Amino acid sequence: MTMTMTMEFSKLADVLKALGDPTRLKIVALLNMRDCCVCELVPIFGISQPSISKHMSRLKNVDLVTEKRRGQWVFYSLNRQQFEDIGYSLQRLPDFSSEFDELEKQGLLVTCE
Amino acid sequence: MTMTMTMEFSKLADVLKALGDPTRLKIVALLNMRDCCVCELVPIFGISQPSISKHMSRLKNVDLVTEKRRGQWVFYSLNRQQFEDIGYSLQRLPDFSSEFDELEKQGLLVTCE
DNA sequence: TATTGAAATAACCATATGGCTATATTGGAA
DNA sequence: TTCCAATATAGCCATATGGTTATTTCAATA
Repeated sequence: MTMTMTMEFSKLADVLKALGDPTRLKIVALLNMRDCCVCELVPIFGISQPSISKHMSRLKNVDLVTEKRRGQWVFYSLNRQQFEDIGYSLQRLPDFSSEFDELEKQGLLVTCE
Repeated sequence: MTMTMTMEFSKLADVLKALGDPTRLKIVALLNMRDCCVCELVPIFGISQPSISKHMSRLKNVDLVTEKRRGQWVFYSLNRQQFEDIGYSLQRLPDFSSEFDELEKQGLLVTCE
């Protein structure tokens, strides 16, 4: 029915809109390399912890990431199936490695365990 | 350099954000079937002509569509290369055909030439 | 239990977005 | 040229968004 199709387009639009932010896109690129927790992301992006939390919540709400608590940390992982489902190829993400190296030089790449 | 990577992520985010709207996503699904002009889209979506124009302008600005004037009409086509470049598969778009049929029954599928 | 540290939530603010109406602009036909 | 139809642009408004600081929640530890 028409309503059903509308729902599908509108759901897909929500997922794509969640991807349509440079910070969240870089978070996705990072998670494509390894799982991360919020406290690792804060120094990398230089924005506040609540901002990062909101971004993660947004990604989680459209099933692009999953979370797993380990002690006091919450680790986020990509839900690669959802990327498949929406037809988006993670392989076409801009290369994050040079930016990654730069962050490492500045000592901003902290690991939490 | 870091700046260059930032630009790339930010550009990709702009394209995904342009896709992240249900109306524009359905326009893309329509254009995936055949080229359309603005006056065909207005009755289909039931929003004003300037709204449709703004959506098309948004899609054009991120190179997702191209326009070609034919007489007083402006026809829009998908730029399939751009979809490839951003890693988005048009084949995963929700099926528009049942919605398409519904519109046809209601006499909303006008062609302009 | 009390404290500490990580993450989430609340409340706020400036800007972006998607709709609208009114007004250009553009091209074809009288 | 004059008029009309199709688009685009301008300007307005309500809501969404992405940041902030302050506060709460939750788990580990002293």
